[in-house]
Amino acid sequence: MIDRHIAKLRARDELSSQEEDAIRAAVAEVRIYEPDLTVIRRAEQLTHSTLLLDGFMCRYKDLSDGQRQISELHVSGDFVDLHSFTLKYLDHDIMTLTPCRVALVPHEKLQEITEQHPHLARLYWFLTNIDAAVHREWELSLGRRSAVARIAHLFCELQVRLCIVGMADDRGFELPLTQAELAECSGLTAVHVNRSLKALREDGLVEFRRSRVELRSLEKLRMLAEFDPMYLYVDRRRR
Amino acid sequence: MIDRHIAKLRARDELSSQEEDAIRAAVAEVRIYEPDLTVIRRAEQLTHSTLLLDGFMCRYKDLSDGQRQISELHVSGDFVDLHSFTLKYLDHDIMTLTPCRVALVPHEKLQEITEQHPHLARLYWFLTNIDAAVHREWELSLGRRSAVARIAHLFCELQVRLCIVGMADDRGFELPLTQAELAECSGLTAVHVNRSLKALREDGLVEFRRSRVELRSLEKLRMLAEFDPMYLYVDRRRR
DNA sequence: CGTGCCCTTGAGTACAATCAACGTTCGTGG
DNA sequence: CCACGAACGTTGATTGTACTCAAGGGCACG
Repeated sequence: MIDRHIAKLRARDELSSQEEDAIRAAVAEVRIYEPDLTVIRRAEQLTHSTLLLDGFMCRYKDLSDGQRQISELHVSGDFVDLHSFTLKYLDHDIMTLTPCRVALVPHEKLQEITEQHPHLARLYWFLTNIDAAVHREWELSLGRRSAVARIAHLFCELQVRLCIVGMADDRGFELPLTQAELAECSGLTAVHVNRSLKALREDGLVEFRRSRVELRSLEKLRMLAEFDPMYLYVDRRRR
Repeated sequence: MIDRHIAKLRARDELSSQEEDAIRAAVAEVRIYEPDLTVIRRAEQLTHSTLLLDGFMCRYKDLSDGQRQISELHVSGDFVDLHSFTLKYLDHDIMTLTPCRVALVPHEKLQEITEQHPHLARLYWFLTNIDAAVHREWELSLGRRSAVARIAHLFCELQVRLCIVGMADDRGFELPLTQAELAECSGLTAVHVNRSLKALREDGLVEFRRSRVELRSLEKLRMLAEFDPMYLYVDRRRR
């Protein structure tokens, strides 16, 4: 059930079977959510963290005029609010983008895990630090990359992250988002995302149609985006 | 010596004297750095974390054409690379913006602290999560706020963070950065930062001259920026 | 088979970038 | 003490990327 989460961890470090058991034992409940549902609200007191099993979710903030900025996309296997374990409440909202299946992990269980498995504690701390690394890369995109490069970079990132959980390969992956949602990720308008996708398509780099990203030339796409996956820390080493 | 760091922690949680002692005992060495010096390089293996005692530093990434994006500013009392404890190497560079005095804390000491002081371990985990919260707020600025609002928001953030360590009040604070460096924070060009500062000055909100931010109307500035300090988690509660 | 959501395209606009020149400040050395 | 130079700041003119507004098309679902 939480195999994709285990795969995400094992892509970064070794995990003993005891540690794996401890994680599996921490799941209290499984829930199904509708698409377009704000599951966690800013400033709300939280007593558990949410592990995304299936579907796509995101973190976002918005301004008073309704403009929205998505700060990270979540895929299967991601803890969408592991940081709530230490923060107790979040500075942002979290919503589903598609129908989702999630597992709830009470903070008490996380507390037990971190006390009884110090290595696992560091590993989870490490996971929240990867989130921060993703935020930094997005800051670079939002601040300095062109519209086309922002979208290219986003596709490159998702390709690597989805590969880890067996949901992408070199040819492409499912991505059930609208162009408006891509715009909210990339700090653009939906219209401009549409034009940028057209440019990427016409240059033979990537096609985005019917909820699927078709990679025509992953190498050229990475070059255009100046994508270097090192910020995702996909290397097995002792953490 | 590390009083500002202690103040930063105490603004978020209670700290026992044993915990304080453990932190003080962790400092191995104090160093002085020149301004404009890249102290930590991307991908470099790290064995200690750097605590900023005095001065201003920043995290940044740049693109091949030389464009740079600063992803966070660091002030006195900040651990500039606490995340290197779990990451082992960073995805970004860290440089000084002014002359700086720093304390080095070996990762072994951090390991001891986290093993012997579980509460302190969570508190340091929490600190890295605040960094991520700052990154998210900057993503919102970079993606959705206007040029003027980005700069206004940056000043508001720094005012709160510097207040915590006693280096700002309601009237202003020292900020020894160039307009070009503000541009690298806000995803703008130096020329446009200059024009935006002029607009802020002429509207009577804030003046930035000779390394100092003079707050003419903090309330209006916060309104313009839609600044809400909650993302900085300045509330004392059990972490 | 209509209705609504999403995608696409065009025309006009605006905000920020670029290019360029000039002003100011400050440190340094004659 | 003043002259010079470099770095930083300021302003104007022009360009360009992305936004806005608007209309039409495709597709899925009831």
